[in-house]
Amino acid sequence: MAKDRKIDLVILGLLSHEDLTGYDIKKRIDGAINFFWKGSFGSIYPSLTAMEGSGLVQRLKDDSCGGREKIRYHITKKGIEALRNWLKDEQVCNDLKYETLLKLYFGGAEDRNITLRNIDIFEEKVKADLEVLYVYKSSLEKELDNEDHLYYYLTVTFGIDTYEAYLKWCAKARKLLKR
Amino acid sequence: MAKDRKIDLVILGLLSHEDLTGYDIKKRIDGAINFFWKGSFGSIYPSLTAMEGSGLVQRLKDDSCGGREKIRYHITKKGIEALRNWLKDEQVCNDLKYETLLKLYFGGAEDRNITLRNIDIFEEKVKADLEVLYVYKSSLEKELDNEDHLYYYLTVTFGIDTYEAYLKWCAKARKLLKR
DNA sequence: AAAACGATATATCAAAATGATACATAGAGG
DNA sequence: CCTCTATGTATCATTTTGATATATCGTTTT
Repeated sequence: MAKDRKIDLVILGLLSHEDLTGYDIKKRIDGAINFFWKGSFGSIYPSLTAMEGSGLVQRLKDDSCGGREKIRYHITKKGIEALRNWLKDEQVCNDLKYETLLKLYFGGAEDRNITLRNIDIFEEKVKADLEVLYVYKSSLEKELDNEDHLYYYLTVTFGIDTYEAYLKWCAKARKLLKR
Repeated sequence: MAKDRKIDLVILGLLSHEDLTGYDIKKRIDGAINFFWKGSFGSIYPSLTAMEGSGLVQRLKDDSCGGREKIRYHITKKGIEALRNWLKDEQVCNDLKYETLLKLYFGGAEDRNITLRNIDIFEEKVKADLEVLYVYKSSLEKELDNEDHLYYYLTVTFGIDTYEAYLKWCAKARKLLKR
């Protein structure tokens, strides 16, 4: 199978803004990006090693003065090129796994109250996430003239719009199930 | 790491309605379920073998009269129990990977027209999927008194509601990017 | 009648991702 | 001084993907 490590593009995208260590990258992914992409150390470190080998990123000299090792990576011209080619590639794969919907779909195997409870659990999580997204939004919309902030803003409003649709659906579903 | 094969639950859910072969299971997953869960042969066959070993499913006698081998599986009492325990488990993991949003987030690395094109591609796919969902919906709402159909209907309306929210967002995003 | 083709059916493999764990240092608070 | 949390790199078993191999069946084309 051909090379298809999606995590590479996440890392290249992050490195296109600033030099980062593997640990930094993990923190970035666990932040705002976490709403639409995940990544673990188990994929980040091997990806960095592989991309160094193929010349997409380069290891910077250890600038830490203490004893703790710290490997900062810098994106190369070739890395920028790979990132831009991916952006231009018209094939996209949006891979969604909603365990909530899976449980809903097979809800008939249990009592209806279990399904109602699962909808409650989903709703709670959505509401909590929405609070975070609202904070991101009001922070970002202050500086939409910044190109990057505009893109971040759009991903946030995508989240808000879909999460608000989730909440409306929850209310409708509950009503139908309680009839 | 503890046992955590999510594909097991998909298979158990499907087998709780009817006896199926691995190939049948793949077809079911590629149908309506595909909107919220995916599964490949490479996970289905090993899962069936493992679940037979742990007594969650059992292999039925080969009822095919010809020479082609065909292995039908039946869910056991233990399997039903596992399915119901999963439904009652309050921990859910909705794992969403939107490559579209990833490209949007890193859009600054390329021309703005690339981002606009990527939004168009996303919108086309969403519209096509919505057509399918509308057909499912009108077919299912004729018999909502059937318990199972009610659950299927709810997963379909979830899809419709979120996909319609996607479309509204596309329009807004385009407007903002073209300003 | 033969050939070609697509659907049916099981199975395996390399590559990728997850989630956990291991190990070690730095800094802050009690 | 000790404990706890954050920082930092790395690896491992397990799971999943997507591709490929192999073979039969039924239908359509030549």
